[in-house]
Amino acid sequence: MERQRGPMDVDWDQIPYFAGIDAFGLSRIERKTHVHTFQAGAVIFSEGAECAGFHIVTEGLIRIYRVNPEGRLHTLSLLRPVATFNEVAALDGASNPYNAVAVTNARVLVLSHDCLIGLLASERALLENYVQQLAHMNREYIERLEDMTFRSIPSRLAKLFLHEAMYADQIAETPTKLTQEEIAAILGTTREVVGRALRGLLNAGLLRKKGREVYIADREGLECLAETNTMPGHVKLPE
Amino acid sequence: MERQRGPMDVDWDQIPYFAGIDAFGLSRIERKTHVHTFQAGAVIFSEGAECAGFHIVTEGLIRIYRVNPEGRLHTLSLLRPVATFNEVAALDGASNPYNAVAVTNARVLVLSHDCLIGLLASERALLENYVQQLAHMNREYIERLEDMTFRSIPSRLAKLFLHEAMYADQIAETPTKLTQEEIAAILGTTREVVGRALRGLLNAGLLRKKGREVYIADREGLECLAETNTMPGHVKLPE
DNA sequence: TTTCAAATCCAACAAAAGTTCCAGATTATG
DNA sequence: CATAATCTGGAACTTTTGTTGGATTTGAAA
Repeated sequence: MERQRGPMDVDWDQIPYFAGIDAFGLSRIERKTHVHTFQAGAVIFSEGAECAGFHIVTEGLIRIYRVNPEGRLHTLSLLRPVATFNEVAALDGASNPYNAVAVTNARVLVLSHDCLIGLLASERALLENYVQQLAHMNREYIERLEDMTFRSIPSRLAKLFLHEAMYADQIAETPTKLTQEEIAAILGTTREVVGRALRGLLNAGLLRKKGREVYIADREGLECLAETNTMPGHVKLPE
Repeated sequence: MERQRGPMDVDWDQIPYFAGIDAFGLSRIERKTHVHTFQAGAVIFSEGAECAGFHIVTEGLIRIYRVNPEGRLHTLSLLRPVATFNEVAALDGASNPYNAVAVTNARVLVLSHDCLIGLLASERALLENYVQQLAHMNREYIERLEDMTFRSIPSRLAKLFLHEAMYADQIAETPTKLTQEEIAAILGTTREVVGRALRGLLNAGLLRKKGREVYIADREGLECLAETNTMPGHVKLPE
């Protein structure tokens, strides 16, 4: 982890937290950020550790995850530029709610808790954006909570392939490009189970394989599965 | 649902959203609220329906829940005075993220989305509290998400009995007073399964029954189960 | 008290998910 | 190109959870 050239290359307008802030305000914010770079595999911060501040991905791929007592992994997000993370700890200054690692070589901008508080005090628009964004995150978590409590794994898998709202926000990868292991971590299960579910969707005709690529063969069927949690009655047979 | 006498009897200081607001500010807020009363069983608002505004329970017990496609129920919260709900929709003005019903006869104060936005614009402290509270809710949802993805039902049950942080915030009832059906809705499972898990904890010696009451017999054991998701090795036999 | 609805207990079974294991296939990488 | 590492496919099995149904118990109302 090392300092680099100034973060002048960030498109601040793309980040909802900074919408509607004038050039002067943005430059004030910019001056408070620090650029950190990480090698592939490096830990950015850890769950429970002292607040690591507000992070903005400007390069590379970041995994946000938690680990359960048995060591199984739950990937909450896979983030690419431009996305933000650790917004909650940055705000309340308490410990980080999850782990973050660089999947590829990566660069992030970091704004410390103290700096953020200072900026929120002087930049009204930032505070207003923040509250809206937190509300939005809240909705996504409620949605995900329901998925985890109620949906079967084939259903969650279908939802991931449809890349619906929630996943599009949090998972910056198309499922085809993910390994079964990675999909398992996102869905909160194990590789084998994902393999089974995948086979299920394939020979139910909802997905199809062209060589190595998996693509959607029956979007409606997938949507049905994602919504109702049951296989659609009209299972299409391979012709 | 009908109007009643003024909501003068609310202790605003107990509500974190209104901390640090002066008497004048509070009276401005108070004047914008409307009192609604509901009979036991009445629907307060529904998931997906147009934003019902910011709610404060001042009397009775409120259930916050969602329903899955198969009709199973998930109770997100059971709230007693003084607690708030629907903070997210009240803020962003979009549809309610869950259902709310009065379990007993109940009274709530309601602040519409528009009023809230107006107040946030003029009451700096309210905006600052709001952002902190949303951050706090976010943490709770992350925690719950992990519980649902990783923890077994006996483990979740143990956690509920310990009435740990999260549940204490959201579930304003001691588990002893809840029916198995209600516990099932909180844990995201079915009555039968709760019954089985309860029996399991009983004859593992973690809980004990005195007539109808269930109480904690081995707090450490429960904590172990809640944290590690596995039964403690030193299972105590009934003497 | 009687009576009825709700809540509980329990067993047996079905389905889903997790686990273990191994054999191929694919891809990195020297 | 060879070889190792990773990824995939799939069978067999265990455990957990969900489902069904019937027998009791309980508590509130008549």
